[in-house]
Amino acid sequence: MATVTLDDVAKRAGVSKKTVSRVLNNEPRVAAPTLEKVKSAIAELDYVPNVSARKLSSGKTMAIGMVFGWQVSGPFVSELIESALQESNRHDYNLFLYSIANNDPMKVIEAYLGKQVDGFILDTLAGKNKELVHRLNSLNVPYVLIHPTSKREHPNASFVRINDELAAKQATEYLLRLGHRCIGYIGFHAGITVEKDRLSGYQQALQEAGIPFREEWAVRRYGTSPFGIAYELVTDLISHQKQLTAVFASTDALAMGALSAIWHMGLRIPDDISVIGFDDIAYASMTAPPLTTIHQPLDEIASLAVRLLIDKIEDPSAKPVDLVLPTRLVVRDSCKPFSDGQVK
Amino acid sequence: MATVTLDDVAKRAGVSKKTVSRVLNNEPRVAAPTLEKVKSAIAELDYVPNVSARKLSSGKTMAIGMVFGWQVSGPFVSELIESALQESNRHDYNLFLYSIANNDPMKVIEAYLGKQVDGFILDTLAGKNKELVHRLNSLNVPYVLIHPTSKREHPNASFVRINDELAAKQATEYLLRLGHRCIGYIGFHAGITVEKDRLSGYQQALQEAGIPFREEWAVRRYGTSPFGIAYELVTDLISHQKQLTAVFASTDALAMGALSAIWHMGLRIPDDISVIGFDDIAYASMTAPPLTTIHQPLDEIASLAVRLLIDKIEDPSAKPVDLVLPTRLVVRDSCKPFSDGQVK
DNA sequence: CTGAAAGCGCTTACAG
DNA sequence: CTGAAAGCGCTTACAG
Repeated sequence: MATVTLDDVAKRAGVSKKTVSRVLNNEPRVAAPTLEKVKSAIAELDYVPNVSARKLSSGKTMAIGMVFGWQVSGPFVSELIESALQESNRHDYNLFLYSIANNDPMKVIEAYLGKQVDGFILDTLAGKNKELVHRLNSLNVPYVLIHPTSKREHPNASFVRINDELAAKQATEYLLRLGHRCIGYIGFHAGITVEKDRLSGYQQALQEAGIPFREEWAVRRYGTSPFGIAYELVTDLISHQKQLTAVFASTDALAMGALSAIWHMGLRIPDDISVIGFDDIAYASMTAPPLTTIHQPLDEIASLAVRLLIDKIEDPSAKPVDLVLPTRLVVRDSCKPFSDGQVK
Repeated sequence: MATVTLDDVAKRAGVSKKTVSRVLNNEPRVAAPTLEKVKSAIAELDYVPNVSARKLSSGKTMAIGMVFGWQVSGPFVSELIESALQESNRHDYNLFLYSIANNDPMKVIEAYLGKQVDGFILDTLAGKNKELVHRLNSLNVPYVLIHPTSKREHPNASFVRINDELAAKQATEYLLRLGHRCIGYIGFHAGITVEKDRLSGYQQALQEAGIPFREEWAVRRYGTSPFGIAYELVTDLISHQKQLTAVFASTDALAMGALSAIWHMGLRIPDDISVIGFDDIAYASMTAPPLTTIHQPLDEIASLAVRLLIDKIEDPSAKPVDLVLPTRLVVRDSCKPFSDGQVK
């Protein structure tokens, strides 16, 4: 059980430590027979380099952090994590997860100062955390944002995102094409850009269709449980605004709450009310009925964010970019054409 | 941007490095005025210890790994991760995530040999990986299993689990109490203990109720998409076994697939068919209708597993334990009493 | 193509 | 209560 070190390998192979190090790091300029000797010594001893020693001496952390403003669980976030993890491993980087929901955001900064990680990926809410963002910028820490926030506050950061406004407009336009004219909107009221953009897309679509925007049809609330929020908002909305024949929920989680609330009221989807979501989380295809929604490429967003971050870490002169990935409408079974019978 | 080291702090405070180290590690035997001087030097310099240097010199990794046999995303797994992450941070440990779905299980062993982590938490599938388990045991690596697997293969590991057989029996008994006699079962066929236990619990409940077990009502299949599996199994089951008035799905994800399949067939839940799930994932309350299921305390399982693992790491003489946590039936809206009208 | 020395930034073990 | 020395296991920078 005694730890095998690089020194042991060097002795066994009859070479210097530096030569073993060269082999480990795939440096050129190692004679073929030497290479063989070292490789077999490594294999015989089951040698694996000490990661901490390596980090300390090289000054590289080979790790990045992913910071969430809220929980680290849930379908949306977990799809991002899965993809980011794979991409990080592909580059031999470690991925650390941080939630600043309950924790002090300074933990994140300490991870950087303590040389645990060389940069971060921030979600929308984390990107809104003034203290965190301010420290990140004053320390000149590389970071990438997934989902938009105000660019002014992130002059050196890259973005990997979708066009929420456009996508929300398309979702609404789909309902309009189905003949709906009385379309409700439910969303969060967290002051995050994503939410503003989606509401704005909804409004634009209505406007272009010549339908006046009605405040009382677009309800939003702050809260931590999308399901709970949606449930209450929709119950309230449907029971008071009887003209509504369709609802656009600004996230799939909200849409699921809407599905459930509507079910509880004894109404049928999509016969009585059409519901469209946004995000296309894995579970969107598993609801009853399966949810029509806007697909955003979460896996691609996460893997590109990782790649851009690593690029920036390895080449600090890399210029920030703003990647906008395409979304698409996914038609399933939660919407159907408006019919006169729907008017209650 | 020059890195602040312990040496800088020592100079500024006018003490030795060792004294600064003592302060950092909260060792006693530091005079109050000295303590103050060091603390203010740390604050003034914004000093954070280099994690790698600390790990290297102390020989402690202060990190654990969580190994999943399948993906790292999904509601079930992500709830475990969230809770494990919180508990790890509480102990100042880092948490690393590993999936051995596509990756070589040796990556996990290398993380240990490379002194990245001092131990692991394994899920059911990872606990079934012969190569991984063999290496873990021959290297005498501390690990904890969440969910049962054969204990013979894990003589030194602790378990944090539920009694799947008993809980599955209770789920089935609930359906029996509602008057159902023709109860189907859908599950995975992955050869994992959890799955065997749940089927067995179902069988026991039937047997005690004097109802013969019918092979054709208990369908299982191997696959990676619970939704897809459930959808096909249930569609097939319901269309061929018309006597069935209730279905027990061995996981909530399968139950969601069942809900969707039944919806697609134009049948109503629970009026035409009752469905009960297992796990009580976050989304179980968000389905339409909300799912009646067996709750298992995923957060507690994960946090206890972390605590047991850290105990074992810090005190290798700690004896393995087998913690069985209670489950409970959560009644929502996907089941209702059998009525004669259901016989088709 | 290969190596000896110094050093990364901490903690350990030993003194006093 | 405090400190000087050695060392953790690598890589870097410099030689040759």
